[in-house]
Amino acid sequence: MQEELKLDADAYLPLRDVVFHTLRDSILKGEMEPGERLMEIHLAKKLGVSRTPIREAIRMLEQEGLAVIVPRRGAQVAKMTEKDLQDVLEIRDALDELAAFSACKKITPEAIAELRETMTSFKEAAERGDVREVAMADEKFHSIIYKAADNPKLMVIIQNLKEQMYRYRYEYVKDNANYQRILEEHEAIIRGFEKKDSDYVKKMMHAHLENQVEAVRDVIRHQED
Amino acid sequence: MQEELKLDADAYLPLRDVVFHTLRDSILKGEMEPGERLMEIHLAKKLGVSRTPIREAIRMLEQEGLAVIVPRRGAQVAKMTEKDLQDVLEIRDALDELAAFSACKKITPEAIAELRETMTSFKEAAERGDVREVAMADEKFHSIIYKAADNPKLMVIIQNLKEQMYRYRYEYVKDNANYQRILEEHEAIIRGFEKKDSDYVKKMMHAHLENQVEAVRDVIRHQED
DNA sequence: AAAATGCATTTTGTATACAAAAGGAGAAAT
DNA sequence: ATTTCTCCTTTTGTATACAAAATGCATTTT
Repeated sequence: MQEELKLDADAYLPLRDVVFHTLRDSILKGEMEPGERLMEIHLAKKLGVSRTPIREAIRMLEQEGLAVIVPRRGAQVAKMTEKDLQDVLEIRDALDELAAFSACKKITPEAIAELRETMTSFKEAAERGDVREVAMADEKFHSIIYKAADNPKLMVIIQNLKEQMYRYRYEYVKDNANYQRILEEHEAIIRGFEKKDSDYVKKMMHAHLENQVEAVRDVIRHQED
Repeated sequence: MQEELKLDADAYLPLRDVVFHTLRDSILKGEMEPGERLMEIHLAKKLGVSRTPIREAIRMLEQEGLAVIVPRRGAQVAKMTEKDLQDVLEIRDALDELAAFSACKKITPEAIAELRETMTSFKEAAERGDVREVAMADEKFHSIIYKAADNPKLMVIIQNLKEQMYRYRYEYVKDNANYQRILEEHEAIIRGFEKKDSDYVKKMMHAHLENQVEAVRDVIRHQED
């Protein structure tokens, strides 16, 4: 009558998803350059699968904005101009404000405590100079807010927008000159949540992103194609 | 030395795109019900193509949020709960505000004139009782604003969000009780553009969507699955 | 030398084949 | 009567084959 099955069932992922994640990571990490061609047979050989899952993964990448497909000519890693980046950031700004606003109304004391914890992680990682860890803590901070906003579709869209500028944003977090400021901004946002002052939170969130905007803009201006 | 070629070149579309548009239209028009299965061989036979383009089109539909894929079990037309709809509308609201705000700064007198023209079309179609035409005029009105905002990525996202609630929105436009109000709201928005009062435009845009929200919510509440 | 042409190669688009998993109907067991 | 099991059918996942288009390069033409 027992069921010891079910344990690690669902260890299955279609190859298209494996390929999709692999390529996505490569692109986001910058291992594949913007403009680089995504050739099916080449990728198929490299990843040891047939063209079918590659093709499907590329379609998925296209819809995420990470690849651009020209019929009969194949796909390439999406390039981003400064204007593109600006457009994305404008949208992120609007949606981050929405997320902050919604979160402010719905956030629980537990979630606020979690926010404080990530700030500790952030500080510690910053002192150790662990860039990867710092980035993760920052990521965590924001994802707690998005989760508190309780709007899954919003989360997906924001996630998607983040991905489109991930390469550039990474440079920002790497620069420890920004750590102190980021911490202060996070602190301010938390205070806003505690006071349930949604206008204040919106304003802080906006300022928080604004600083990234400047830094990221520098980065992209340097590596302009 | 002349080139009379080039005329209607590019009449080519990959089958996956044809299939994608076909299925998308069916879904948006409500010919395919939410929850209805998207079976590859069945669709392939019906549309007279092989499974490959069908599969790719389904991947595209998934990323648009119009289909949901469960591995090893296939795809179905996405269902929408009232909560889902509310979430989408919340996002649309934020992005419409952004669009209105950006457009207010950048819109040209020509575009404003175009807005007025669509209002005339709207009125005429409304008097004739031509629902289809009314919907198109309303569509046009908003797309002029989106275009004026000069942010292609924003346009894509909004378009996508609209698609997700198209089925429900249609019912709204069909109800001519709303025509007068829609016209007044459009009028107000135009005045805001003329005065370059972006705060006012934002507010009007918000109110404009809010009315749809109510109506659409009624619709979905009736056909709850 | 520059432009146009033709050909070979590469690459994508589409169809099809085969394997593996899921789903369902009916028989067998409790 | 309900559950379990088995087998068959349906459907998806993946690989591969073939056709058609694009690309690059050498050759020809002007």
